[in-house]
This record gives sequence, C-alpha cells and structure tokens, in this order.
Amino acid sequence: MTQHDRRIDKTQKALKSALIKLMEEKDMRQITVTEIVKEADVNRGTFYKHYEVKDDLLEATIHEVIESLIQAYRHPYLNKETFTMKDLSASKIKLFEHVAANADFYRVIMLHPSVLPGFQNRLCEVLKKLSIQDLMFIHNMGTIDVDLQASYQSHALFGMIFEWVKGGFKYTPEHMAQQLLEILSNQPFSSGYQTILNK
Amino acid sequence: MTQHDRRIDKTQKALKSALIKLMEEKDMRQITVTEIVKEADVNRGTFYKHYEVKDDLLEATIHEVIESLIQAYRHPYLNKETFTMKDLSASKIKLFEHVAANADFYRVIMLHPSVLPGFQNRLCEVLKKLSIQDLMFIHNMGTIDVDLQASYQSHALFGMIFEWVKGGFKYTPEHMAQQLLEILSNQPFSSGYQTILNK
DNA sequence: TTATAATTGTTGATTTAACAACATTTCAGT
DNA sequence: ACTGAAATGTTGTTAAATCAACAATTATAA
Repeated sequence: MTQHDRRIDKTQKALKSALIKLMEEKDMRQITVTEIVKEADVNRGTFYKHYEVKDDLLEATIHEVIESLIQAYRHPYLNKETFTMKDLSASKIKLFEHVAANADFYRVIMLHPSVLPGFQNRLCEVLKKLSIQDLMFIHNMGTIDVDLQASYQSHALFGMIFEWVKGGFKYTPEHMAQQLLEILSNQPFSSGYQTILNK
Repeated sequence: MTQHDRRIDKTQKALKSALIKLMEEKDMRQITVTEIVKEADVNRGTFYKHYEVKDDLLEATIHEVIESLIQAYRHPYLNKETFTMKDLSASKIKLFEHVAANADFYRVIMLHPSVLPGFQNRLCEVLKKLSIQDLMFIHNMGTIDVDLQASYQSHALFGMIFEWVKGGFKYTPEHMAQQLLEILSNQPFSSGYQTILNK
C-alpha cells in the first residue's frame, strides 16, 4: 500500500495548477521550469524530485484530468447492472461538475487549443469510449454502427461543453445536464432511445 | 534574522484560512483543533508546532489582517512629507483592495459579528488611528477635536465597508474609493478640507 | 452514573521540501 | 561569433511536516 503523504499531493497539485495558469498565457515551449516553480511557490529542486522534464508534468496533469473525467462519468454506474434514467442524468451532472471543477484547464483547452494541439480530439476519444459503454447497456439490436453513434454523441457532448466554457460557465452543471437530456429526447425520429428512458 | 521557509507560510496560511472558513459556520468555542487541521489539510501535530492553543491561531489571524490593513492604508504615504489628493485616493483604493483580498474574513466580521465579539470596534480603533494620522497632515488649526473628527471618519469608513461586504462586493475597490472621496467633498459646510484637496 | 467516543497534547522515527551552491547548457542581444 | 544572462540539472545539508501511537482529558449519550 502506498504511503499517503499530503506534502506530495500538495506540491504536485501546486505544480499542475501553475502549469495550467501559465498555459493560459503562453505556449508550452515558452514555459520554463523556473517559471513553473515560481508560480507554484515551490523550490526548483522539488520539481525535479517529482518530474524529470516539463512534459512529465504536463502528461501527469492531463492524465489526472482525464481520469477524473472518467471517474465522474462512471460514478453513478458503480456496482450496477441495469441503469435508469436517473443514473443517466446523474452521470451527466457529474460530468459537468467535473468540467466546472477543472475550469482553468478546460478554458485553456477550449480557448487556446493551439497550446495543446490535438487534445480536443483526445478528449472526444475519451467521451466516445464512455458513450460506447452507455450504448452497450441499451442493447441496440438495430443496424446502427456503434462507433458512428458514439462518435456522434461524444462530439455533440463536446460541443455543449465547448459552448459552456466559451460562455464563461453561465449555467449550473445541473442545468447543463438537463439541457442535454432534453436535447436527446427531442431528436427527430428518436423513438427507441426514448422508450427505454421513459419508465 | 528569521529563516524564510515557505512551508511555514503555507501551513500557517492554510490554518488561518481554515479557521476563517469554520468561523462562518460556528462559534469559536465550538471549533476544535481537529476540525481546523482537517479543513486545512494539515497534520494535527503540525498545528502544535506553530500554536499552543486555538486562540493563538485566532490572534495571529487577526493580527495579520490588521497589519495588512495598516500597511495597505499607509503604502501611498511611504517616504513622503506632504501628501496630495492622489495619495489620498490611492490610500483608499489600497484599503478597499485589502478588504477584497480578505473577503472571507470581513464577511465573518460583518455578517456574523457574534463570532468575534467586539472586533468591529477594534477595527474602528485601527481606522481611527489611521484617520488621526491623516488629520495631522492637514494641520487643522481650528477648534475641532481631533478624536471626535477621527472617530466620525473612521466609523463612516467602516459603514462603507460594511455596506460593501453586506452587498457581496458588487463594486470595484476603485469605485468604492471614488465614492468615498465624492462623499467627502460633498459634505455640507465642507470648505477647509476641500480647499486643501483641490490643487 | 457509567460507559463510550472524541478531543487533546505529546512523543519519536521517517520522509519530504527548502535552501544554497555549483557546473553546465541554452538563450538573446551586440 | 561572442558575451552576459537565464535556465537547467545536480548535490548535500538543514528544517519542517508527516505519520502513528500513546496517555490524559473532556464531551456525549445510554
């Protein structure tokens, strides 16, 4: 079992936040380790105890956000074999709460995509995998290509997040989740999905 | 000379913030050391390295805020023998900035005064001393009792801060300072003060 | 009242972070 | 191309914070 020393979490968190903050101003290549530790209010030597190079910190930062996203999304499904409308709603709320909790990060991703080229697609990949798991629950017996549908849904979800971040988080996570569910149920020709959800 | 180890500042800051946060919920007597260190995410043993009892932390917290207030107020006067309208304005801006920077603390003071009985008066005392120093600059040769005038001004200033905090900091520090100066110059019968300021 | 739980101080061993100093590398401006 | 400055890695020492465990005190409830 891993010893949990809070000092480790604190410094790593400080370094990650510092990196995100600096990414709002400048490109990754222009950010120096010295700048990061200054922003994080941490000794430079401490940085090298945790990470060998700058990109290690970046990767750790991204990894943490993505893991948090997955956990948030899956949380309502924990230890469940069937899932109801409520679980679906709770999952979306958790998702938007996650985005709000990592607002600084998502602001960088959405408003300065060139800082982390390709990350938007990486994010959609994650959302797609989560969507696929949702679709598995629904036992779609039709002729719909799961990948196509999942890609459709994940990018749509990304779009909602994008709009939310761009607009400065003007709505609550609950409101965003509700909007999403209403959009889903108002799709033209939507029938099978609806019948499953309404019960 | 004191060694400046950031860890000391960090933990003390964490403990102070935790205390302020807890004071928004409950009375000082109901707050335990265990609660504080949990909120501050600090080991309990660490608390006792810095403070012997709860009230030491409280006193340190208050002391820091008051010192910060005094420094903010005096900052524009540093190394000056005369002072102009600009310095006066800058001083008030700094003051309101200080309040905004310590918003959590002032929210407790203003909205839950019973948590720290008598502190509002203590705050006014500080403001009064600062006011007296201002009045010294002006060489008031008249028959005005300096203590009376300073008390008048300091409580008035307190009132503005009170209104600002209570309203949820809806205005900027600059706007608050400007309002104060306009109120000052619009006092009925104000003449001497005005002629000094306008130049 | 008594029992149970929670909080309090205190301790010692261990780990992490701070600091300062260093040689090296990279960068920017002349 | 040259030079001073900035950034990078690395090191050893020191000091702070963690953790766990403890007895003692204080609340809380049965």
